[in-house]
Amino acid sequence: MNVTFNKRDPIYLQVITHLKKQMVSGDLQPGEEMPSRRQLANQLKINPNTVQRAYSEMEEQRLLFTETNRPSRITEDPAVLKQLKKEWLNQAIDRFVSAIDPIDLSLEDLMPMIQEELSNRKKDVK
Amino acid sequence: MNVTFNKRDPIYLQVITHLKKQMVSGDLQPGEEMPSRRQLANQLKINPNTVQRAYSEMEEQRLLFTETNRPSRITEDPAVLKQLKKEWLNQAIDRFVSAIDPIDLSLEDLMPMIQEELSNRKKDVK
DNA sequence: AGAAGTGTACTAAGGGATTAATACACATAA
DNA sequence: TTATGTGTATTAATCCCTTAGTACACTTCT
Repeated sequence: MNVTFNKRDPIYLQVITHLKKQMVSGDLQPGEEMPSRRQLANQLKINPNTVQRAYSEMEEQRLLFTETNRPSRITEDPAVLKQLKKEWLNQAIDRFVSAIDPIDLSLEDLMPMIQEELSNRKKDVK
Repeated sequence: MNVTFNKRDPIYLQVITHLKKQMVSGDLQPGEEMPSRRQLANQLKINPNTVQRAYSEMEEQRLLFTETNRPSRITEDPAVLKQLKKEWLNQAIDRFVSAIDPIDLSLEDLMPMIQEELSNRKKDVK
């Protein structure tokens, strides 16, 4: 778990976003055990209460579940995961469309730029 | 000037984003006179200082310029405007690519969804 | 049994950013 | 001149997030 936090947004929200992203990609699998609050806090150099804030909000959204005094785990409910992926996709598209709306370029003009950026990513990852 | 503010991000940043967007689209033309701090504040039901904060930051970025005790105006420097458009576009693409990265769909699969969302926009606007 | 590690809960304090209130100098127009 | 409207500057107040320190019950493992 590697994250670089920006100073603008609340850390607990950035943690949530990062975890959601990993759930969408499949890096985090259903039923998988999460690091404990204290572990993750230590790893990210943040306060355990901040992790607690992130985890508990994700519990409310059913993305995580916790059995008493056991580390939280990723939801095993397919419907919840499906809904998460759906929302993630919708948000990506909504924001993109809203952003390019004022630009005087057609989607066709944009395609190659997106393609290039996508291939740049893959290079960096490997 | 119609904006709905979210509660999370600072208002002055949302104002800046909105004004930049209008500059990118051409709704705001070079040399055009902006509403005064007080006028805009009144119109948006926010504090004049918040508008001042937005305007002065845009001045630092050369997007606006102000002659003493006169309403600010849109930059007339083509290079500045061009740079703005470039950054706006890059940001849109970066964010989009980052968002769809974890999704298990190809860009080709996404295209029709984007197209549909784009046409929905046009309908709502007219 | 004992120790270490869980999640959970509560309170307190601070820190930084944002918003708000006010005042001032100057330009413009009536 | 007078009044109104500019931008600008300074100060105060407010809000939310973060950090910090404890405490407690329970599970797991040694």
